[in-house]
Amino acid sequence: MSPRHNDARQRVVAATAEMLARHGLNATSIREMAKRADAPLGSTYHHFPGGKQQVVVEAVKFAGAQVRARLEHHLQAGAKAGLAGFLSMWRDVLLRSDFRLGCPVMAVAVEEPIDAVAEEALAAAAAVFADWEGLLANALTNEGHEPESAAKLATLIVASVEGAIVLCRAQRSIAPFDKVAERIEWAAGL
Amino acid sequence: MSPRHNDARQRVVAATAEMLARHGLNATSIREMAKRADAPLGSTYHHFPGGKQQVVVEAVKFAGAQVRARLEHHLQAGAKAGLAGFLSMWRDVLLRSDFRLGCPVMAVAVEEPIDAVAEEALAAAAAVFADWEGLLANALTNEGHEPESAAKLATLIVASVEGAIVLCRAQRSIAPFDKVAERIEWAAGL
DNA sequence: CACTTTCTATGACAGTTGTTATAGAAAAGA
DNA sequence: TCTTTTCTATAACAACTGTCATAGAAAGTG
Repeated sequence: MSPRHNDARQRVVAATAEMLARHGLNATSIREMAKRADAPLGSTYHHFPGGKQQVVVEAVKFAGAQVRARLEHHLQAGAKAGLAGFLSMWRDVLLRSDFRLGCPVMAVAVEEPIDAVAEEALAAAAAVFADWEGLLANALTNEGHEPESAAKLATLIVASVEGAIVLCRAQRSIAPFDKVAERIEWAAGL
Repeated sequence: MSPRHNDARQRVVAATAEMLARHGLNATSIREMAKRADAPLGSTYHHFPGGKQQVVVEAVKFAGAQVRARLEHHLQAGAKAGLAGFLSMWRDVLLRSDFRLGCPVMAVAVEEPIDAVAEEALAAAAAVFADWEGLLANALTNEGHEPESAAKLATLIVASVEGAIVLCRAQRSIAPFDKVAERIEWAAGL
């Protein structure tokens, strides 16, 4: 049987996602992951034979799926509501963490290990971004946008939200996000 | 006298900026910095008594000033040309590094150290972002935009470029950047 | 020349990193 | 019950981290 439903295992994945979002890939150590998840360190390599790579990949996919679920939910009320939901989602992450939490997917995309390249983790991040873009683009197309125009707008949305997160964390203020959000919603209204 | 013009010192700062852009803050070690700069490791704490913090702060300011100089140059031909220059600048960084180099300023903004918070480095990053935004906003205002509208647009530009860099690195493709650039230039044309 | 300032080489420190091996506990199936 | 699978504790490894102290070289100044 595939691994039985194990709480500790899932807690490690979730804790890793949060560590990635806050401290980045290289500051996310297996020992800290386990500690923050209240999980036994001794069993880390039992649940994740692939080591840190595997945990990180699963954390990225986990975070991606979580965002996707909420985005899909908001999109049921239309593209405009979906965009608003996507924006307020990330806005809340910033505000609730006092601008200390960012995006775990971004974390693995901007930190290439010294010795090698984490191809698998990078591919997972790319897939997550593409997933979000696809959802948004699809909704915009259904709303009357030209398919290619919708795709470009969806990419702009994801990119500017990710960038806004960076600006807000640097500045410890929500102002950049709100400025970007207003301009984006205006652009999507066309 | 303030420190005499020292090649090795400046090379360390430049090498650090590149390491930040590629590997991130936590993977940027003093030993590697010195090695890549062909600088003596033994004198690192002589030139930078503040340790890694100081080197990182100087690297962020250095990268920020470099971008500023080029942006200012392009802006002499107007806001539209300045924007185009800013975009092609980052586009070249991505292409020339095969999508392995990002933005060193972003790196320090998204990696909070485990034990403490690098307030000084974060403040330097915030200042650099604000500097770029200010330059763009000012040029847009001179071109007829309302000041607050110009400020919002400038923030959107910086945010979406930073975000596009992330998407391109994840996807190892220039496509996200070009999509974002097209939409941004269109939005700025209004 | 001597003298002072600037710079560099070397080694050490305490701590952390990813990973593995070994041994044993807990749980599940018969 | 016995047996097998699943999980965990502990220790160790080599390599790396930021930082510091000590010693000496190099360079500039008188």
